[in-house]
Amino acid sequence: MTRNKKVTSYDVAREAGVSQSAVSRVFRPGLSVSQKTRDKVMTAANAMGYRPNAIARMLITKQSGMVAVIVSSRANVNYPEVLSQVSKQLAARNKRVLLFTLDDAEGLDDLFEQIWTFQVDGVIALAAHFESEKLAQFEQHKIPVVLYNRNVPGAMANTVCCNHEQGIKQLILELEQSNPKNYLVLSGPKDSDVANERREIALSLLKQFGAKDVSVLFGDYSYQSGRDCLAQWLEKNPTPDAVICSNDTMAIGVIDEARDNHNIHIPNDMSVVGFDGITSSAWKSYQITTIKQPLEQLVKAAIEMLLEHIENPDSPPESRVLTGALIKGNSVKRI
Amino acid sequence: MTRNKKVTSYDVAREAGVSQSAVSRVFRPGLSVSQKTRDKVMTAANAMGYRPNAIARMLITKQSGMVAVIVSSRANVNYPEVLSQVSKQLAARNKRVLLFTLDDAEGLDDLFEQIWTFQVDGVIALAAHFESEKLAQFEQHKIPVVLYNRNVPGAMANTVCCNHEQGIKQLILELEQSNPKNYLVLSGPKDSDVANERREIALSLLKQFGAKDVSVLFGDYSYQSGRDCLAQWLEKNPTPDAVICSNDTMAIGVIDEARDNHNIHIPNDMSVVGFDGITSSAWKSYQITTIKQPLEQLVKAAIEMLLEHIENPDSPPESRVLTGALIKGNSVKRI
DNA sequence: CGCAATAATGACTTCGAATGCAATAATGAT
DNA sequence: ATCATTATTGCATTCGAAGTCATTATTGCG
Repeated sequence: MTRNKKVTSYDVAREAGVSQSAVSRVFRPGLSVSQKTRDKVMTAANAMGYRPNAIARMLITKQSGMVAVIVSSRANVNYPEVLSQVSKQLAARNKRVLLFTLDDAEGLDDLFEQIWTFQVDGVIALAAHFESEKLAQFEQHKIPVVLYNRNVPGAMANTVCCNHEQGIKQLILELEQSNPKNYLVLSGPKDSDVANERREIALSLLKQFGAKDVSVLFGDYSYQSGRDCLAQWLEKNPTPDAVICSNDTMAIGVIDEARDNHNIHIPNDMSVVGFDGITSSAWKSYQITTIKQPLEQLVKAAIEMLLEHIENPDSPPESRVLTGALIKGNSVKRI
Repeated sequence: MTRNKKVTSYDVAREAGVSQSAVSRVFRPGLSVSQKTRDKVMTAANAMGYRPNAIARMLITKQSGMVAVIVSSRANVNYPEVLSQVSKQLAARNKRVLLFTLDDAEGLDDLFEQIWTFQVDGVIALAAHFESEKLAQFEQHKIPVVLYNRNVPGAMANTVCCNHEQGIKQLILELEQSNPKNYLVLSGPKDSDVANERREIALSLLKQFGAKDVSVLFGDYSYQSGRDCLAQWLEKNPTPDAVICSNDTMAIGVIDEARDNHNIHIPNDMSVVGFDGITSSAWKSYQITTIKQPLEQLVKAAIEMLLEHIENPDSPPESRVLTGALIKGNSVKRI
């Protein structure tokens, strides 16, 4: 019978005729308890519907068993999947996710307050932008952090990231096969670190490849911005041979706009590549050539790294870069 | 200067020359503290980098300030958006989200254990299937629950749900305009409550409308299952006049399959409707006629309801049904 | 200026489990 | 059977903030 009032270890102890310490020991793994006591306690506990109070445990052990996951609202379409993976993999390690959503830099101080007060064991930040000053705060509070999909070169931070350079290079190699005369680079927003990185890498690689006619436009990662940017570009310019989009969603927008309003045929009139490998990039109507991020491995790496630093707070910062897979779709002109 | 070791209210009290109680009062809103004391405490607290320990607070106040959000892995594409909304709106009410992902019925007992031990203030379940026996457990533990997008007729449960009946009726009205000779209903998986509800409503309404030739196929809510179901159907049957899909994702699959492998023209040869109003349903290549779920309002309702029941545990169960908006796309034949 | 009413303060207890330590029981060796 | 080990057990304390209550400082008002 489950009682109405909360059952504590003292209640169970009384019922089982043992001390509160005994009850506590039964519910902690690996402690010395005789089989007899264990049975008495378990019987009483089950009868009374007792569950140890995690809050009290956290207070005394100074381990909350919670990991703060910060999701920027700018997070890309993959993040739900990432989030679900994170939650699952942490659950397997007996930790839970305390979720925080970050809208803008405004809420940052407030968010940090929350994180300190909740004494989380660690933090995973999904594509959020932190000044290194913020990172230093984590250091001070001795809370391990892993930045997901953000490379902070030279910074003392744990990062897990998809290899943008290698991915974009593969995409450009695909595009180069048909010798495009000119390139349009459709970047994500200027205040996104990932967007900036992808754009700069693309520009620098294009230069290496000897591409001369390269233009840049800025979208905001959304479908509509893909459409708008292309429309705006075509007002004053001819159809570009190749469009490099900083994510798949914009690539989809570009393709729809091209077909819908400008009668441009993909890939013969114009090649388009994306990045991320979101589900819809593979849909028949788009079939985008893109780089698929190795989500599961990225998450796995992030979590391993975090746990390592939780268990061993002095281990040095680490960066892991994983390689994405080139998905050959049907959005790039073949020769 | 932020000290390395954790700063407690006692440390601040000593530094500020006041009692620990005083420090506590300063950090609780609306308590009687003189300006002088407040200043002394705040100065010391800031200098030492003190933040109240939320864990200790939870223990004494018996309010964790956390709401468990259970996301079924079967959750539809909207859920990231929902989750983000939930997190934001709860944050505004000074509560945080403890995230749990539910893979299958297997993990359910374990999940419940977690929920009891963490003493959450309430639970929001996104599209998860709970037996009423499970719901009773929440009752026993006195933890308020709100079921999102799940209608449990007759059950003593708080539910927030989109009006499926009204939405599907509107969709059928759209379809009826071109007098389809036959209908194909593409249902979601049999073990999904929402899928079953949508299918049964569609069938019952079609009967009311006098439709005679109605067939049912079962998919799993995925793009690929939309494609597969249509392909399989067309092996032995002629092109249906109208396809009612239980969600937008399958509708997209159906459209792609029709165009790609069967040279069926949408909407002239075949009308397709979806449900949910996911982002991609509005993309130019699909432009599905669908019902857009009022996400923000649904979430708002769910949270209001939950908070009401947290504050007033004896308020009776409530069900709110919100109406979705008909999106007239371009996937239904006009006369 | 005096007294009542109110505001501010600190000492002490509480929440519920975990743990160091000392006491006791069980086991083994001789 | 005796003593040394080792395994169990319970007592008392701890974690850090919040709240109760009695005490002291302030304020208002006649």
